[in-house]
Amino acid sequence: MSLNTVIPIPRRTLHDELVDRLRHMIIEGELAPGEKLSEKDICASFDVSRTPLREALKVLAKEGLIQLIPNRGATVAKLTISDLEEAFPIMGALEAVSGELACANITDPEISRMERLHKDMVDCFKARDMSGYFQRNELIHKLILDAANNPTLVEMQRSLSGRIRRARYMANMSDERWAQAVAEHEEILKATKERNGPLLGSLLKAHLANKLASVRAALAE
Amino acid sequence: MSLNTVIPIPRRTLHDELVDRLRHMIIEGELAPGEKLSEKDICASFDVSRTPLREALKVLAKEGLIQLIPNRGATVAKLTISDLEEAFPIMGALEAVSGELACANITDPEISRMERLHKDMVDCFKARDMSGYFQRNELIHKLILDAANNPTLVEMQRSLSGRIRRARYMANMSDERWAQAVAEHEEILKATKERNGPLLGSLLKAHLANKLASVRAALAE
DNA sequence: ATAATGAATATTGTATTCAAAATTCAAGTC
DNA sequence: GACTTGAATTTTGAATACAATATTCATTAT
Repeated sequence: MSLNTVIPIPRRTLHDELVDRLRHMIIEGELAPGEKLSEKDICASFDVSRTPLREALKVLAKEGLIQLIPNRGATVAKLTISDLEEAFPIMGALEAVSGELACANITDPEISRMERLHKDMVDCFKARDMSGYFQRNELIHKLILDAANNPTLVEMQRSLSGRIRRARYMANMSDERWAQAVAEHEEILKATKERNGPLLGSLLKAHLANKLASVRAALAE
Repeated sequence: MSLNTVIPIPRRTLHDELVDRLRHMIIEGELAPGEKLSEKDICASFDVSRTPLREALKVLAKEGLIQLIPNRGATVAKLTISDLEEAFPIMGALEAVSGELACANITDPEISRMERLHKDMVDCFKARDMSGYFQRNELIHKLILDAANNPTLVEMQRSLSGRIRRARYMANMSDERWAQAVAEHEEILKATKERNGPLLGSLLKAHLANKLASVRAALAE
């Protein structure tokens, strides 16, 4: 083993670690929306002092996952319908650029990988394996995003989707909508293979708009 | 004076104040890109302890204005050409959505205000008053953004433009480009008055793409 | 003279302490 | 009994103290 290939000993700061763990807990719903985050309690459970915790809370507040009110502490951000209505057009816009940029940069191997993922995803749909479907779905969108080759875009997309990811259980997808989503993905794959940026961009944008419409409809009941 | 209309006594926390001041100093170039930010020195000049400062630094890092390396402190983020190339397409996408949304929501008084600002801006152009021009220009874009009625969008736009605002002195606008920008703004005003969302969106996007092209050209020299 | 080593120093990361504000709660008033 | 009022408690904000890491610099060996 050469010294060049040695992996540095991973050492993280407590505040970084806290950001990751708390973010995960919020996105996975372990910390409920609206829940009060007592500094004392969190410090006790993680066995850290308030200093690194408070630094972590500032970061999470910037990501929109918690709300900080001066002298009154932190609460997990609530996710209202209007939050979703705000976020979706922005997500759509970001997806649209990522699609346009991706077409300019995507490699043949990446397209092959996308085809494989797409096939798997369709199989999951046919087998009504929702969890497997979501997994492939996310990977496809991630692949497009990465192909766009724009770290800032990745970061913004990650931050925004983190906020609204918690909504994924708010409305169950209808079978009809599911089929529609799969059909849209066929188009998305096709546009990618043709490297048609503007088309892919508008497809992704429409895809997301439809998703919002279905969430809205499901919530209206 | 009724008790309902009383404005609360403004009390800010030190870290919030520090975020604002440091952000301002970075954007205005008082803190140079790449400059090392010594905690000790900053604490001394603001006469605060390291605790609120460190909280502020975490926030500024999230905004992309500084770079934090564990155990090695903070430096003012450098602004490379590739940062601009990354940021501009995203800015364009955000402008495009804000244009679309604005058309759906903008009121007649707001349009009147936009017309006035536009007129002033053209006058500044004719008088070759660059600073006055920029000021009106920013107000027009801010007006569109506010009319979109989407706080999340405002926040993201603000954060992203903060990063690249420092570049405004990197390349001086050519007279030709300036005239072109004014012409584009005529179209933008027109589309707004017609409340043609998709058109306004694409105009704003193109406007920004042209801006990047001119910056890129100026820097190539 | 240059490079390597380790002690001295400085800087960052974390914990603790102190101060200020908000919350709780019991006593008192209507 | 419901509503104030203010003391006691809790919680948050900021400063200080301590620990760990990085940097500097003088010493030593080559």
